[in-house]
Amino acid sequence: MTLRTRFAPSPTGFLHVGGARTALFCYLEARHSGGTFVLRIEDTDRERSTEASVQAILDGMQWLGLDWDEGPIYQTQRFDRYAEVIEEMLADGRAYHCYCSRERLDKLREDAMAAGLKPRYDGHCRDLKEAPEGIAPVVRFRNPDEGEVSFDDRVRGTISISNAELDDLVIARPDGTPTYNFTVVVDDMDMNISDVIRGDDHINNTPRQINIYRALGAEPPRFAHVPMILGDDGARLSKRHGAVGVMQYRDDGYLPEALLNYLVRLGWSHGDQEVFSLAEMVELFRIDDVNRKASAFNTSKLDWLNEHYMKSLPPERVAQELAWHFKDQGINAAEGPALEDLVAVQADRVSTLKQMAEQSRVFYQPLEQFDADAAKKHLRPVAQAPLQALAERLDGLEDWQPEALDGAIRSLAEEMELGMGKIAQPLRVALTGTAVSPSIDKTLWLVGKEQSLQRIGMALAFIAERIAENPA
RNA sequence: GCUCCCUUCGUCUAGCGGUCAGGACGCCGCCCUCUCAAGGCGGAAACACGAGUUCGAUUCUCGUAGGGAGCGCCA
Repeated sequence: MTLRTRFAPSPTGFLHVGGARTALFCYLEARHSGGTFVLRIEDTDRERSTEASVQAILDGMQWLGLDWDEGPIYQTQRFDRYAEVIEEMLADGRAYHCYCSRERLDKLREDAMAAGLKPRYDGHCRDLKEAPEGIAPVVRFRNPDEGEVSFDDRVRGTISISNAELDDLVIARPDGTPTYNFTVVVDDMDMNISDVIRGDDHINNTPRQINIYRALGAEPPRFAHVPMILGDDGARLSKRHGAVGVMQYRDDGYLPEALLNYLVRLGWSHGDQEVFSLAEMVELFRIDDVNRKASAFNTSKLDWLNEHYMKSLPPERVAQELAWHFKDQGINAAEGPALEDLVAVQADRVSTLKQMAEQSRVFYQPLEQFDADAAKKHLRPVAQAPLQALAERLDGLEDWQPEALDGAIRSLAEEMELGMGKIAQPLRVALTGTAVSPSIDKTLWLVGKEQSLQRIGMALAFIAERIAENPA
């Protein structure tokens, strides 16, 4: 039998990093063995499910490149099937109608807690002779009273719980809509899911789900419960940790390659290897090797991976993602150097694509003015002669490439018996308005000949004005 | 309260009875250098605690402490 996994989010928000990692694990486990990866949308809670959330989840999956083979399958479109199964169970007593009021249930729970017991439904309606009038009943699954449920979790090992701890859970509401613990079982059974990989907040649900499988005469799948992801501070991930939605990472300037790599290493490892391409993940990842403990999300390590991928991925690939940020920041990429060239220069100077776009404005838009501090420090009278000489030399330079530009500046520095810094810094301020930029030859190259000469002219004018105001 | 689960540097992790407890991020120092980075080299930094088992425990067992999850007509 071929391996089949599924990712089954409920559309009540965006795709967060925990969900993304679960999806990645499901995807890898399926791809590793040539199996099938199914996407299912668990939208039975009509109050909280939204169309926008469905789209947000799909967008996140697509951006990460986690393509699925079947689906998306919507549970709301399978209500007939659930109703059919419930009828069958009702018919032979595997399930029964319960007319208990909320009040009675609440009291039951309070009393149990007060007595130091685990709250459980007491089976009051299990064998009712006749149905009370005028009450729309819920349907409860008749859980076994005896024995225990045990399963071998692929990450947690053997987990057992006594049936005495479990109670008869509600599988359908008064209006007939089914509930989660029931629909997952029917779906995973119908879709022949062989491996259920999900968050460990479901561990406690698993035994009761196994009981439903058995009641339905189906063999339960294998389970793998992956630990949750914590925020940087070790506390549960929440809004206040900033970027928790996958698409927020796109907006913040991360490459999907980096996020995927970061996520796969959270709770899983392969010796000392830190960098994994998707292909390597598919080859090496095994859900059985995943750790049991929750791990904290560490943004600085994600940054490091992002830097790594910006430097090592083909510039054309990085440029694709960078183009989105140019658009986002209102920079017209057609007004300056090719994005691949920009990436080649800027990749090892920033942590994110967002920063790369921000710090590259100067290569695509006119230079309005010099930064006051930088100009004060570097555009001084002493810089006049070197900049003047440089302007002339560059004007005559045909080959506007880094190597030739570097040669031109170095030879000039030598001739004028000046250190590189004496020329490069004033030039840098002239070209970019600031004291920080890529190496000077690359900066000239990206700014382009025409703009470079114009900006040096601006700087010379600035210095001239300064001299005029402050004659020695 | 009850049930289930977790515990190696600050963080992510390697380890599968005998290791100077390894790697990575971050941090610190040095080198390189036209700025800022990147890069190179080096450094500080961990087995939660207590009992067992054993010639020997980070590793196996049991407790303790701490943490998490669940106990819904939410998924």
